[in-house]
Amino acid sequence: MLDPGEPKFRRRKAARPGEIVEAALAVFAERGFAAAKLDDIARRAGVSKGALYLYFETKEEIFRAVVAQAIAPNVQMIRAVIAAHPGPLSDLLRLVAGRAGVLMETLPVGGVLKMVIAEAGNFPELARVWHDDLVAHILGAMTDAIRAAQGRGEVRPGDPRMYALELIAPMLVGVIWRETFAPVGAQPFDLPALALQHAETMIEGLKNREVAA
Amino acid sequence: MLDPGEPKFRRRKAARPGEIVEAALAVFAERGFAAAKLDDIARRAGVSKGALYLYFETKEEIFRAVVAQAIAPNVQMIRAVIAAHPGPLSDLLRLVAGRAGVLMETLPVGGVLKMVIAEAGNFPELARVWHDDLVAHILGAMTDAIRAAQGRGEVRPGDPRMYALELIAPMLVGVIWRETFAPVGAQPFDLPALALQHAETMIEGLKNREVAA
DNA sequence: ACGTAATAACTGACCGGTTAGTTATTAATA
DNA sequence: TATTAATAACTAACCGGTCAGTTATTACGT
Repeated sequence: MLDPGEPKFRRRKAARPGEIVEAALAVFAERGFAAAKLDDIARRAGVSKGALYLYFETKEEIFRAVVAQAIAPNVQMIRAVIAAHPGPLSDLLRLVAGRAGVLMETLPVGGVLKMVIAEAGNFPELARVWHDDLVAHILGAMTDAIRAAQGRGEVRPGDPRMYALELIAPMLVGVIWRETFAPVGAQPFDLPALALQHAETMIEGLKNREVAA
Repeated sequence: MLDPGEPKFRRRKAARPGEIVEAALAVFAERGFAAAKLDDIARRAGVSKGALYLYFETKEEIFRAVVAQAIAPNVQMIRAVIAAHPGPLSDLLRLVAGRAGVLMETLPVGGVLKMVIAEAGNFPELARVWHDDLVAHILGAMTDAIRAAQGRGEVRPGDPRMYALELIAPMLVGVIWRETFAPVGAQPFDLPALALQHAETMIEGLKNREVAA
């Protein structure tokens, strides 16, 4: 069973934090903060529980690191959206839908979103960071784009912030669905396809059909 | 401090279970299952912790009762939708949007939805019940209505189940938003107004504009 | 009506299992 | 060999669940 020539552990100071955060994401997403056991996180990361405390002060700090890491790469994407071209809104929506569809497949947004929703009551300042640094940016950028399109007469009247929510909501529900209901037998949704179909629905739904004054 | 004429408790066997479930909903929704303390639930319900065990076997059973109770009244509404009139889809959507908007304001769907999402990993059979008895009904009824409308040529081609998700997603995100981000300072959404605006958006977005063959 | 015995709703101190966090020790590497 | 990453045994607090005792309420006898 054990190869005596093989050391029973390796010293890999640099790699540990990332591995721990990755393992913690999986366990927190599956169990929630309170029900997640440090022993489970440690085992999954391939270390002992004590080793966690070489890199993090508390369980809560590990949790914060998980959420923070999940925000970081996404901020890039938002910048791209904000710096978006001033072309017609329909082009922008199709572009964003294409990007978002694959991003949702790739990144672990579902698990992290689930965590943030679940623990907002216990870690309100964490929900605040997630909102201020990520959600509000996305929603704000969308709102601005829609308002601009309304100014150009492309989009009919209506609350642009609500329109923005209508735009992104199916993607959010889609990833939540994947985490929550698909594992218990519910038919899953093809997220990229959903993103594209919804983009077309919204393009038609937002179109201003009044004759220009 | 204490009025000696006032008894320190009253015997109210019939009222207790409902009060306990109501208190438990509040605590579970705020803290999640694992982090919720029975002492807190008991205090909020105005009883001692021991009294909880006169009416429920375990913490988990209280949790199940909370979720079950939240499903029951809603099933009625879905029946109404399923038995829906065969008129044009736009009428149905406006009707449902009106109902849904006020229901979301009234019922504690946000808290329960949050709980189900958060604890799906720990109580998968509970997520299954929630899905099978509630979510699948709503989505299925919507899907049927849309497919029928496509058959009549009212709605353009596209996956009807995805269209159904596009329809209900903003409401779900709206209630989650209220539970998660509004408490930390995010600007809330007017859910009835959102429902109505989204209904109009989708009516336009789904409309079949091809000339009939 | 009144007193009192019987019932059962309810309390709150307690117990034990679980788990976050600590530390004495071991072993990999430079 | 010195350094320190990593382990594993340990501690202590917390909390779900229990139960012996208390008190509100009811039933019954006079």
